[in-house]
Amino acid sequence: MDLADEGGIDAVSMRKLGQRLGVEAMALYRHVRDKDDLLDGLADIVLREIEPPEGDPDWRTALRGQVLGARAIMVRHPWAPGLLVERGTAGPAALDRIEAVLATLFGAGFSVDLAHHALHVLSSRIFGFSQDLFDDSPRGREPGPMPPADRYPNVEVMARAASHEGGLGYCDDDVEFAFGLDLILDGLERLRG
Amino acid sequence: MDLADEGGIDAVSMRKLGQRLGVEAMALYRHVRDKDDLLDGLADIVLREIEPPEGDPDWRTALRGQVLGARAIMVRHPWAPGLLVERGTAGPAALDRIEAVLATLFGAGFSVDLAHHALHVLSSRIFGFSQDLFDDSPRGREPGPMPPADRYPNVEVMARAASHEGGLGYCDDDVEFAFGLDLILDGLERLRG
DNA sequence: ACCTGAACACCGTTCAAGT
DNA sequence: ACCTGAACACCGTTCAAGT
Repeated sequence: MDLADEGGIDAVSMRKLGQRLGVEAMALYRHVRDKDDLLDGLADIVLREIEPPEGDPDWRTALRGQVLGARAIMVRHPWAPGLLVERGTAGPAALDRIEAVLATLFGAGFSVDLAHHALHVLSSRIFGFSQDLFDDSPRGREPGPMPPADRYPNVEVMARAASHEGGLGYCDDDVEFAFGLDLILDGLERLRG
Repeated sequence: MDLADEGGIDAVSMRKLGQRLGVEAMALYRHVRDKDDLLDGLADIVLREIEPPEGDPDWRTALRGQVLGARAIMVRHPWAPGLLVERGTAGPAALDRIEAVLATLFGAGFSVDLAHHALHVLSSRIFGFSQDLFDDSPRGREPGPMPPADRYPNVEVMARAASHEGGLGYCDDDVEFAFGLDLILDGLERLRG
């Protein structure tokens, strides 16, 4: 995890890990079957950083808090979402999280059926990321060439609004994440009723 | 793309691509700056497979069709979602898609503000995948050890319902994908009004 | 202009050998 | 039980050299 935090997921190589541990890379094979095995373990460790909900809030508050907490972890470990996507979520830590979410949903009277749908639609959020694919705010990246306005008139309109102070000034990944989450929670609440 | 379809994204190496083209790997550097450059091109090519909407349907039908079409492409190229997540969506093909979605939304009277939120919340679906992280149906994978029922009672309940014929028998990735999409579209429709 | 050969610094993984 | 050294089959990328 230290290696990944410092240099991204590609910095996690058997050789570099061995070096960090003061050992030859080949020694690791005594403790881990493959690199796959090692990465499974890493994925599990990140998910364990997510803390269980405190107190006994209603289902919506509980779920919202869990998801937002999970997201905070992923922001701290930017390599984690990619790792989870690649490896799936069949490990014990992932199961623990799903169990907790289901307990919340069933406890709130969700049918098995609706809870199942909810799990699917929330899945990427439960694990803390929504794959916010399109890059708005140039956070850190080089500004890049503005797309030509004549080919992309509508993109241009939105980009202009976004850069305008006070217009879409609150364009912020956290805000967008919460917006999407609340949209889904609203929908689930309605279906439950 | 052929290499990726046949052997996954890891099969796309400069050396293997050279071999496929009857040329040494180093010759590729005359046509492409890096491997990064090559993968950017590959990402662009997949997105170009998505066909624009036909006719002039209402915004919801248009968007739904686009998203479902995009998803069909990703099912055909299972390596593509991972590639898109990793590389972002700043290429021209991605911009074309965003432009089309925005045109639909603005045409339907969405405010710049709401269209912007919609783009974020739909982003991963616009590009054809929702990162369905948790594995329900054991599609092809080894069944794996059933999680111990005492540790995961709620997971157990759901798994039992899912395997029960007729219960959650329709548990199907396509159905879940559409469920999530409709949930979001419902929400947007309400906010628009 | 386009391609090749040799080289460099990396990978994951094996296997026999050491203590 | 745990680790090492040498080896194998791979990577991406460079650079000078060929046609």
